[in-house]
Amino acid sequence: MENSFLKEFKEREYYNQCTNEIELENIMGSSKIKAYIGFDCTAQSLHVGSLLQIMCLRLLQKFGHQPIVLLGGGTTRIGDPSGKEETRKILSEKEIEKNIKNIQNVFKIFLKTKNPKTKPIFVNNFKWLGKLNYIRFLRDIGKHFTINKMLSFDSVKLRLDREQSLSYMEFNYMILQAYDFLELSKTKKCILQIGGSDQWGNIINGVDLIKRHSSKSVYGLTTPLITLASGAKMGKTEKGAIWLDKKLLSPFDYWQFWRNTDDRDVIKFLKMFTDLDLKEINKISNNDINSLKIILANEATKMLHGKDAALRAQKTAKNIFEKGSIGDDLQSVEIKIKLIEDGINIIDLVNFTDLFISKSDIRRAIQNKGLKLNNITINDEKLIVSKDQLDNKNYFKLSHGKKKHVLLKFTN
RNA sequence: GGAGGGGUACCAAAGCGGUCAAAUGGGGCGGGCUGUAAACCCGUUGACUUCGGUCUUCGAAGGUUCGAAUCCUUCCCCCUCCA
Repeated sequence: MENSFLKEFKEREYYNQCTNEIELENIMGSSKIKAYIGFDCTAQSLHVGSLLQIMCLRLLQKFGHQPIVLLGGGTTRIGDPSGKEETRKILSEKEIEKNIKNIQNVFKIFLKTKNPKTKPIFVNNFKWLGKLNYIRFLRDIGKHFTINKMLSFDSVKLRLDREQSLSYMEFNYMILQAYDFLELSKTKKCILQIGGSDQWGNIINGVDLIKRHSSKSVYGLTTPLITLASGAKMGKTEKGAIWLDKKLLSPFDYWQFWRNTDDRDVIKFLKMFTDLDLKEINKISNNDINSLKIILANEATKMLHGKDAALRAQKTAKNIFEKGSIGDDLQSVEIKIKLIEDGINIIDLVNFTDLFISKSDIRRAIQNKGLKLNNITINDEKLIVSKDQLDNKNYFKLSHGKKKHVLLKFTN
């Protein structure tokens, strides 16, 4: 059986729904198409929650199709109500522009940019949405939408059912997204929109609009909402977002994120978030679970931060967890040696790091036996740390719990 | 526009003059057990502290009181029903 985009899309568990699978399969089998995914620019960068979408774009490239990355400079000014219980805060135009630049860089890492036939096309919908003429828009586009139908969409219904307000502005979001698709179908010959399952409503609106407006057939394809075995949503760890940006999350922490995957999710994630061949994954699927997690962490980190960073992270992890020592990938903080010459209170010392948010927080950790200095649990919050406790390498290792470590390096 | 209900910590939700830094649940963090997993058990969850306390917090601003999250006034926001 011949491999195809959709086939692999399904095998990697990216598939949720498609507006017309058979037709789409035929078209994608016989020609190279352009497909788009829209990304919200509310945050300063993307996090793991968008990774599945990015993987979809990579898969398109793998089969010779061309991805269009739509950065929602216009729609971010409105805010998508899908899956949101509350109105989002509205960002300033400057912030949005800054976010767009940053986010674009993420794609430049994940996607291949050399081949002119498959390199990503970046578009910003503010370019056309910003110019819309209200009256003309209502006549050309608005007439294709009925309120009756719009009210039936989950994104709207959910808000209404929950007795939460939905502004007229947000209510229009789906029309704008439909319009985006229409615009891309006209100007770029884009025939497919991919998105998360929460985008289904918005996507079929676009498909419908294009059918009515230009009598053309285009397609929609959605990915499932990844729920972790624990029931939590992917990427929304309470520890903070798992950013796809080394300025916001170090390669080591990114590696750790994957290394700490729930047992039950490992195989799924190998399929979803690595480039490993499916046969290969099958073959190793009965291997020791922890070695699989390491493979997952390495592969995922490699893709974003490069092979060296992945190996460095692995080595550091090994040092910390298996040997209790340190690794060069650990976050470090430089401190003037003068500060500890006369001895310094442990709390003040720890306060130089961002391991804790407040001194109370540090005190609490000490009470709970959660703070270690060079692997020794601190029991006394009045402990004075001094220079002669330094080893010959001039650093301390501070640990909060088992997983968070920081090096304090002393300099002149 | 009219009538009613409501805004409490990360979230949900009690409290309705002092004993309230605020019950309870969830989440977070830490400890134990383990495999850097899950489940489970325990602790902790405003800030500062010379560990005696001190300061800030219950939509916002004023007021009553020895004392307010709790009572009064004004304002802002949300919801329901009616128009």
